[in-house]
Amino acid sequence: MAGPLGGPRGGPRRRSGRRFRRVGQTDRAGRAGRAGRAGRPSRRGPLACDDVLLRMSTLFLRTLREDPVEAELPSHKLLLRAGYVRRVGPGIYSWMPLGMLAVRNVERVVREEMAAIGAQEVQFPALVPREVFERSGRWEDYGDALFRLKDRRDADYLLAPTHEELFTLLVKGEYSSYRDLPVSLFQIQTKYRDEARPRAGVLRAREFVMKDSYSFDVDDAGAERSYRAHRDAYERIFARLGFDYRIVSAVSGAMGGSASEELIAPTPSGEDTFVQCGNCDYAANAEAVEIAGPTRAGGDGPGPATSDSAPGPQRVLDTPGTPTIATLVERLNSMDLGRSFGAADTLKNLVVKTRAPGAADWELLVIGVPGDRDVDMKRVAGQLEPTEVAPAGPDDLAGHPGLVKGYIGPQRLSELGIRFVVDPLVTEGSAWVTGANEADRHALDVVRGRDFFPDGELGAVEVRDGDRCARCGGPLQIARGIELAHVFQLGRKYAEVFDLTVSGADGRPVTVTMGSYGVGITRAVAALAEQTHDDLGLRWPREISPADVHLVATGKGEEPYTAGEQLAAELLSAGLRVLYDDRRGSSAGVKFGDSELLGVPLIVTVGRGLAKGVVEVRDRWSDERVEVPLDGAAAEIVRIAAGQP
RNA sequence: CGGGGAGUGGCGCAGCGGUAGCGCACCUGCUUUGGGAGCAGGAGGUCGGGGGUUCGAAUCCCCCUUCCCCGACCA
Repeated sequence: MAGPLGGPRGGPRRRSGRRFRRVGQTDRAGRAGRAGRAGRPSRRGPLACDDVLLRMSTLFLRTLREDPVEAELPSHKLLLRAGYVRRVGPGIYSWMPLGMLAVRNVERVVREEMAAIGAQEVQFPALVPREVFERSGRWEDYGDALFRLKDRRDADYLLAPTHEELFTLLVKGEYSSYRDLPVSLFQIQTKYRDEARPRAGVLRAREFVMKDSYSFDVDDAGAERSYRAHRDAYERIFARLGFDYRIVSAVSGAMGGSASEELIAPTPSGEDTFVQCGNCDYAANAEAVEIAGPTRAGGDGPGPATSDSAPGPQRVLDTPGTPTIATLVERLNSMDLGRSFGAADTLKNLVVKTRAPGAADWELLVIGVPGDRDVDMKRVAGQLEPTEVAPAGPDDLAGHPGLVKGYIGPQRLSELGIRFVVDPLVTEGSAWVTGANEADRHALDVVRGRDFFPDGELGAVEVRDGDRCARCGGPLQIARGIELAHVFQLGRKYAEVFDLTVSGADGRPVTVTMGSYGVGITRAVAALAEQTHDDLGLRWPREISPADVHLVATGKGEEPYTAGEQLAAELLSAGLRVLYDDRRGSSAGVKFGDSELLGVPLIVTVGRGLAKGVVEVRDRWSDERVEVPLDGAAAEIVRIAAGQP
């Protein structure tokens, strides 16, 4: 497969014997092996169609002039129009040849970087017997998002949404000594999730390709090294693919575990909300964000409703018909109390119920937040994990006459034996208007630390643009993005469930600690399209592009085609991947339009310039065009291509 | 699951009681060849499904179903 430019096949040097491979050594050998002779990434992968000339005349491709109605996002429209994907059903897509090349390129980069940290590839079935998931509890826990099916004997199966169980079982079956560890395994496979609402084409599909890896270590220090190695590898992967990405703190969600970060591609159309500090480098998923307490009193900025003067004694007011913050504020302002009130002056108390793992019963929990704020249930759930949280319904409140919906206050909660926490925005000493725990009455000047004493603080408030960074106090900015990858320390959850232990140095069993690291492969293609497209079409960085050069032959007679044919051959033998538009029946306009749509980073036109003995070379990124003599064009094009991202 | 919208050739759409049409794409021929060509000819549709009303239904009524968008949800 190696071409003139490729040199030896990229990838890590093979070493004999597992014991020499160490996760965590991001060895230079692996990285160096990746580079081709010209200092460019090697394009010689076993899966890339590097050595064949892609001819538009025979390529299985039909571009669309109009946007399909099903598509909303630019990436979705363009991938359809450019003939990269076709929709088969909701959240189910076929990949056509050009799309496949892009997918394979992402996979190749991922494989190279995984190999570079010593991770080894495996393959698992997508079809998994129920028992496997029953043991981890996920047959139930995964809910409706799990595709379930039956075989002819009526036995239950599922289409795996991810493979923690199988990775764990596989290692358990093979390894039994601490000497075997660490080890990192990965797969690149199709996964299935019955999303409630698939959308945005391939970005959020029900069947998609994902690279998933798991690390297995004897101790936390090892787990930390494995985590670091994967995190570093991911940075290299997304940098090579040409992404603009951020690393943000995350909650590990249903997987459990501790350290957790996401790699996010910022884009306005992304469906993940994250937060970044305008001052320091703090960034977090909106659900995992930490917000500093308020730095000043009063006002409508982030801060409590404390008035500047010391609050007076608590007073109970008749406030009939004010079960909501809006109605309460209106009523207060019409009561001639000598001051005006805003939503931020009220304390809103939300009742939820929680259930500790293994517990049979739900327990009530009241969360107090400033009245102008909403509670972010995901954020709450993330902090309470693994305890479950759910909104309390009327049935849950039934046995508690002290909790009057719309008029709940924290004053008597401890007497009632109900747990109460506040958001840190409700500071010690701050005064609030809040429910009086009887219908149609509220209490004024209710002071934390005097009139009520929360059992603790819990960051519960929905983050808002301008909230203060918990690290440096700088202003937080909210942005949208697409989740590209997630790295987290799984800990011992699956190892315990499946009893994955190895003998320690002292001969006693040690439970293995795991890390989990995912990359959305097919999603990455769409996410990159979303980030890099322009008005004319797709625009790929070289690593992911189906070709290095899009060669267009156009003009009268045979000359452009014979010259094009020869140039294509030269470029190919110079090690470039060439998409050659040799269609005779298509007009120049069609060919140019397609060349812009398809997104290959370099467009070379063999046409009217032939009269002067030149071809036009156009950079799809900068739109810069230069004429180069046909004689020696291949070498010049190689040179230009090498300078591209 | 809640709200909104839509199912008519491959794609985008019109038609809204009287024998199914347009643009793009496709096929044949001639012309054309640096910005989505021209002329001529052609192929392709159980109008999402079922039931009803009617002399007659893509069109009106009922039921079902699918898809798209927003929200809820989502390693």
